[in-house]
Formats: sequence, structure tokens, C-alpha cells
Amino acid sequence: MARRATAPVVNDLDARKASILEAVVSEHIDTAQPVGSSSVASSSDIVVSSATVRSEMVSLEREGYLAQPHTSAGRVPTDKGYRYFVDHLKSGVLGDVQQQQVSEFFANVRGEVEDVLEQTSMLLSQMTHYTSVVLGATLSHASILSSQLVNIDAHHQLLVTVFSDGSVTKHSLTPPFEVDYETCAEASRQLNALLIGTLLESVVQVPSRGDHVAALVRDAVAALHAQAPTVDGDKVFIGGSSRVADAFDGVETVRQVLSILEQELLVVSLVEDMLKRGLSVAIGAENGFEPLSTCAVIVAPVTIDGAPAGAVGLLGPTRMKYREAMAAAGAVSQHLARHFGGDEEHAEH
Amino acid sequence: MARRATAPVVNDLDARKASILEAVVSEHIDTAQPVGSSSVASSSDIVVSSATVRSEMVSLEREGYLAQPHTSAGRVPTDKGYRYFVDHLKSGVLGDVQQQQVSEFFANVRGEVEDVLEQTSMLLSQMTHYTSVVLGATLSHASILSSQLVNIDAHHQLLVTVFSDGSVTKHSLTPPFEVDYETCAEASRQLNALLIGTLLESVVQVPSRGDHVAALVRDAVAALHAQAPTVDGDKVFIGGSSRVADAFDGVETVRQVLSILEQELLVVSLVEDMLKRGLSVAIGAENGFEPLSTCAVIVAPVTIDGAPAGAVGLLGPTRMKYREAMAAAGAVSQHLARHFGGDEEHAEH
DNA sequence: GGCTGGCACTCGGTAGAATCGAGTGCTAAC
DNA sequence: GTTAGCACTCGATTCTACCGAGTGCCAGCC
Repeated sequence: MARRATAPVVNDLDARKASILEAVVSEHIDTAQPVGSSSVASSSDIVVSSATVRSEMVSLEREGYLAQPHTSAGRVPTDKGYRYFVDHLKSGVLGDVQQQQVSEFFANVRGEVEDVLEQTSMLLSQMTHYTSVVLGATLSHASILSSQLVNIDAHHQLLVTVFSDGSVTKHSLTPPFEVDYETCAEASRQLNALLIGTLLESVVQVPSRGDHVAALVRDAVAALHAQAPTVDGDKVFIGGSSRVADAFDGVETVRQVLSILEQELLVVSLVEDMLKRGLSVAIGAENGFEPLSTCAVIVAPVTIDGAPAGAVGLLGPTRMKYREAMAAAGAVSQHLARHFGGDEEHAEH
Repeated sequence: MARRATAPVVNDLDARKASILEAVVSEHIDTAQPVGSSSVASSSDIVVSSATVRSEMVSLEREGYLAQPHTSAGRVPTDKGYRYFVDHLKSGVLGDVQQQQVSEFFANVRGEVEDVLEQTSMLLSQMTHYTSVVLGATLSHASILSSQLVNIDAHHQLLVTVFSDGSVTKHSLTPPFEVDYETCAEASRQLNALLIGTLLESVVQVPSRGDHVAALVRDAVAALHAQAPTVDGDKVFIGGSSRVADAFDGVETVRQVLSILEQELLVVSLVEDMLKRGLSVAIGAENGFEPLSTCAVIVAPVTIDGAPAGAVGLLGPTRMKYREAMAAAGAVSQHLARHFGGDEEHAEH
């Protein structure tokens, strides 16, 4: 976490510039307005005059940290400015009230994993006033605990598979022949024998031997097999999408952001990409999606026993309240890990 | 003013007024602007002069069908005006292209019910440019086909229940004692014996006899029981929520509508309320939600074999394109019914 | 040499006045 | 009952003046 490089860091500013930049960013985050030299100068930890601030600002602008909407206006941070700000943010702590709120939530929350994640997403969004994303773990490393074929009617069977992480999938089969109870039960038995204990990703196609039971088994395995790569599509929970309406101005921006959020797979890939790149905050263009260039995304991985088990994220405007939002995301991700991880360790206590 | 005092027909207008009203509504839907007398007069099926139109408009305004944003502006339809318009709409037919699009979609769509419904929702939204809602059937009348208790570990069991309509539910149990494979299997057997063939709504609590198997069975039944009333929460699919951003002007309205859409249970109750009241279109205040007073909602029930099996809906501004939207919702609901109903009848053909 | 107070300058935002024109209501004539 | 004509209304648009927040620059000061 302490990343404070010793090496000759390219983008390091002397202390005064840094605090001026910080003041500009802070104030702009609060007011959404361009920030002038005088209000910076009157800020608490700036001891120089506005004229000095001005000349430093010129330099900060030249270096790409600040921008001027037009001459004779104050300065606005660029993405690079936000980046510096975030990188040098001493990680904040959650306020007492919010701390309390999170603890209370996790003390009382009940229900299936999906319900918990969905409610967590709402909680996070409500705490921060930003749109939140909660990703459940992908189950590619879960093994199959049970695989049952249920006869709905002669032409419809349902393959219900339970995985060791508690997730359940279903697949309908519609064989071109009639299936009676016994055939189905036999296929179910064979499937169980075949699949229990294996990983989803190592399920292999089974050749059909020609009779109905074998055909059912083959179809069932094929269905499972086909699902494997897309398995995590169902564990995305987006909370507070209405927040985008007041986080951004300009209807067009709102539309674009909403439209991205609708494509859940896109959101998943964005978050996973960030995790992969070790980013906890993506500002503006950093997230790689053109329509999200005025957004900032915060992610916090959820880690249980050292293994990645999902993530929580927040999406807001680039001028979002990073400290609070990061603190909230961090706290929630930790509680989430404890909530599910703690459960697992039940046996150990 | 001698005002045509024949019969006090509450809600019927003479032919001329009707066509003027229709012209105003149509044009306002197209242009989103107040409509003036002259453009109405020049409309194809109005043969009188603008002066006459004006005097009729005064009368329509007095009767509550039209309103004036301010003196010296054109007229805008009131909710009552839209209502009249919709009630007297000769039901439109879908354009060829869209017809084609729907047929193609349903010819190619694959996967579980939920996937189909979700994609249907996207289709509908894409066709109409409005936000769409697709409700899956509630399964209160489905009976239990299978109920299996899977041992995840000593302290976690998962109750997986399959219903005759193909839906699957899961409930985790965390008993305060350790459960071994045999206990779990025995409980599973008992549950099957107890539950198969019964309706969810008629599942009754079971008293515990004290041993672990019985306790598991009791907990499992209790979990199922607790779920019963809220069971349909999972079958709501909202497509194209980004459309609200361009359907409404005013960020605040957008926010409110999005915020309603986030509460899926609310949306469900809205749609179900409309179905119950036999409404296919709710205009403005008719939908009963204050924040949706500038919205219109269209619903079309999905009926399979005479039984209600869900619904599709569209949400747009009160000045939405009713004819097209109703045609689309109708067509999609019918295709949906055929898609699932046709499947069911497989055996009969 | 770096900081500062002072100052001329810039330019977006706002307020007020003038204008435009779409649309109305009314009335007299057909 | 319908219509042409006309005076009138009032939001929208344009223009102008002006204010003031904020800048860049410079001369003087520590």
C-alpha cells in the first residue's frame, strides 16, 4: 500500500506545487467550479500569496496537471492532476457513522450469496452516492458437488448442478425423444458418477453411445461444457444506477454511462481488467472506454484466504470524492471478505 | 355561449373535436412542441380554418383535453387528452421490418427461460427506444418436482428445489451442528417424500422431532416457506434503462424514473396492478406513482393456454409513440406466449 | 532570487432593453 | 356556423452594457 517510490519518479512535484495541486483538486471536487488562485492562497496549508500561487499554477498547467477552461477563469484538474492527487492520497478512514452502518449491515444481512451481494451493492451506493458494482467470484475453480437431472415432462429435462462454492446452475434439455421417469433417473445417476468432484473447466465432452440415457447424458454434459466460459455473467450487481443522473451533467453523458452499465459483461471486463493491472482507481481515459472518459472507477478486490473472490467497485465523475469513496469501497470489500470468509472458518473456531 | 347541449356525454367528442384532438396529440408526440391552430388546420383531415380550430381548441381546453403552457403558445395534450387519444387509437400493426425482427429473434433465441426473457427485454427496448420490462410468471401455482439437500461442508447445506415450471430455487442452511453425508442424504430423502408434488404455497411448517435429520428437514421447509410470498422478485428484466435519459428532459425527472426502475419490486407491483385493473396503458397519474407522473406505461399480458404467464411492458414519456409501442408490446407478448406455449404443446402435436 | 502588491486586461455570466414572431382571442362580415 | 382580419400577448432571441472573478506581468521589496 505504501507505494512511495525511492527511485527518480518522473512525476513528482516539489512540496509547494503538490499542496497547491491538492488544494485545487480538493476544492474543485467540492465545488465543481474552476478554482482561482486566491481561494487556493487562502486555503489553510498554503502560506504564499495568490501571485505566487498563480505562477505555480502556470507551471502546473504547463506540466499537464491543470487546465484552464478559458483565459480569466480558474483552473480545473486534468486527469493527470487527479491521478497525482489520488496517488498521494493518504488513505482515509470511514466516518464513524458509516463505519457503524457497514458493521450493522453485515451483522444483520441474511440470505443467499446473491442477495447479500445485491444488498451490498445498494449499501455501497447509498453510502457514497455513486453507482456501485459488486462482482461475485467466478466459479471456475469450484468443483461439482451434485448434478441432477429432473424430468419436467416427457420432452423437458432440467439439469441442476450444484458447485462447491454454493452456486447452482440449471440447463434445460429438450431431447427429440420421449423420456420417462426411469430413463431420466438413470441418466441422473450416470451424470452424478461422471461429474461429482470434477471442475467445471475440466468437464469433457462425452461421446454418445446411441441409447436414450446416453444421449441425455451427452446433452447434459455438452450443456455444462458450453456454459463454462461465460459462467460469471450472473454475478454482477449494480446498485444505484440512478446516481449517474446527478453525478454527471449533460444528458448525453448520462445516457452513455447508463448504456455502458447496461452491458454487464462490459462492466465485468472493465473491473477485471483493472484488477489484473493492479489498478485500484482508473481516472478518465485510464479505464479504456471512450464513453467513460469523464468517469473515475474505483475497485477493491475481495480476497478470501488469499484467493480472489470478487470485487466491489464505484463509478463516479472524475471529480468524485476519492478519499471517502475509496474508504467505503475498502471497508465494504473487507467486510464482505470477512462475511464469507468468516463463515468458511466456522469449523475452525 | 350556446354550447351544444344535447346529451351530457361525459367522455365523447364530436367528430371534428376528436380529429382536432387527434391532430394535436399526434403532432405533439412528433415534435414535443406545443401545437398551434394553424398547423392543425393544415393537417390532412382537417377541413376547417384555423380560426375554427382555435375556437374548438378553447372548448377542448375547457373540457380538460388540452392545456396551454402560457397564453400565446400552442396547445399541449393533458393526460386526459392522451387518454382519449389512446382509447380511440385504431390498433396499429408492426412495420414489416420490425415484424421480421421479432420473428427472427424468436426463431433464433436459445437458452434458459431467464435468458430468453432478458434478451426479449432488450429486443423490445431496442425496437421501441423505450425502457422495457419483462415479467416472468410467478410460480405460486407450480408444484415441486424435486427437492434436494446438498452437503457443501459440515456446516453448510444447500436446499435446491426444482418446480414444475422449470424454475429452480436454492436456500442455504447453516445448522448449529455438524452434518455428515449420510445425515444430509437422509434429510434429502425425507424432504423429497414430503414435498414432491405439493405447491409452494401449500408447504407447511414441520415440527422438529429433535434429531439432526429432523432439524435439517424442518429448517429446509422453513426456508422454503419463508420464500413463498416473495418468490417472483427474480423474474423481472428491465431493458434499455439508458433510454430514460433521452425520453425525458430534466435531469431530476431522469433520476426519479431511474430510481423507481431500480426498485424492481415496485415495478412488478405497478405492472401487476395494471393487469389487475385491466389497463393496458397507464398515462401520467394513472399509474399511481407520483414520480412517474410524466410517464406512460404500456403493458401486454403474456397468456399461455388461457393462464397468465407474465407480461411485457414499456415505459416512456406521456408523449410516447403509443401506436408503435403498443404494437411492439403486443407482438412481443404474443411471440413470447407462442415461444413458451408452443414448447409446452410439443407433446400434443 | 524568489516573493509580493499592484495593475491592466480578459472574458464568461448576468441583467436589461429591444425585437421577433408564433399563436391567441375577438369581432365583423359572409 | 364559419372565416378573414387584426390587435395583442408573451416566450424566445438578440444585443449591449457591465460586472467581477481571475489572470499575467512587472516593479519593488526582503
